[in-house]
Amino acid sequence: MKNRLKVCRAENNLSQADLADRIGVSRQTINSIETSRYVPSTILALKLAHVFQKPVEALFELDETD
Amino acid sequence: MKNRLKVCRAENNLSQADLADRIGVSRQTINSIETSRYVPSTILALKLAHVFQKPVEALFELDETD
DNA sequence: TGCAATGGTAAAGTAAATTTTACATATAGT
DNA sequence: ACTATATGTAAAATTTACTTTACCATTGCA
Repeated sequence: MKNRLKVCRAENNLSQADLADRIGVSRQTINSIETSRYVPSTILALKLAHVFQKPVEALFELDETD
Repeated sequence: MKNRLKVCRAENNLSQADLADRIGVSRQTINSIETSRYVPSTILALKLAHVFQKPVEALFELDETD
């Protein structure tokens, strides 16, 4: 699964730590999602989409491996 | 988190087993998501959204507990 | 009445998400 | 040169997702 978190963070001028605080997870969780070390839960995806005011599909996209 | 899976299945006339087959998970996984026994991964949410041709937000919605 | 399909759920096991702590690196500002 | 900030990552621990097997109840149909 691809993600656009890093770009969205840049657009909103948020650090990984900022974003983590906003949605109540650790900084490493954000980093791990960004670097595709693991796939977030749907709750996290919805929270991230809410922060960036975009649909989940604008943040996460299935790829061939999924 | 609330979900509208059962209704969407009904609209598309799919059994839990049908839907499970379509996205490559067990029937119990679908049942457990529907009955909120656990929160699916973002990959599953995207796959479900794809099957029903709806945005993730039309299938899953954050509630107060999230 | 018997049977197939559907849905709910439980237990045990495996895989994966998430936290905490910790360390390393790069960069920018003082 | 020092400090602060941001990022990447690793290991261990804990929690949760997901699979497999299995059983029960309901409904509709032969």
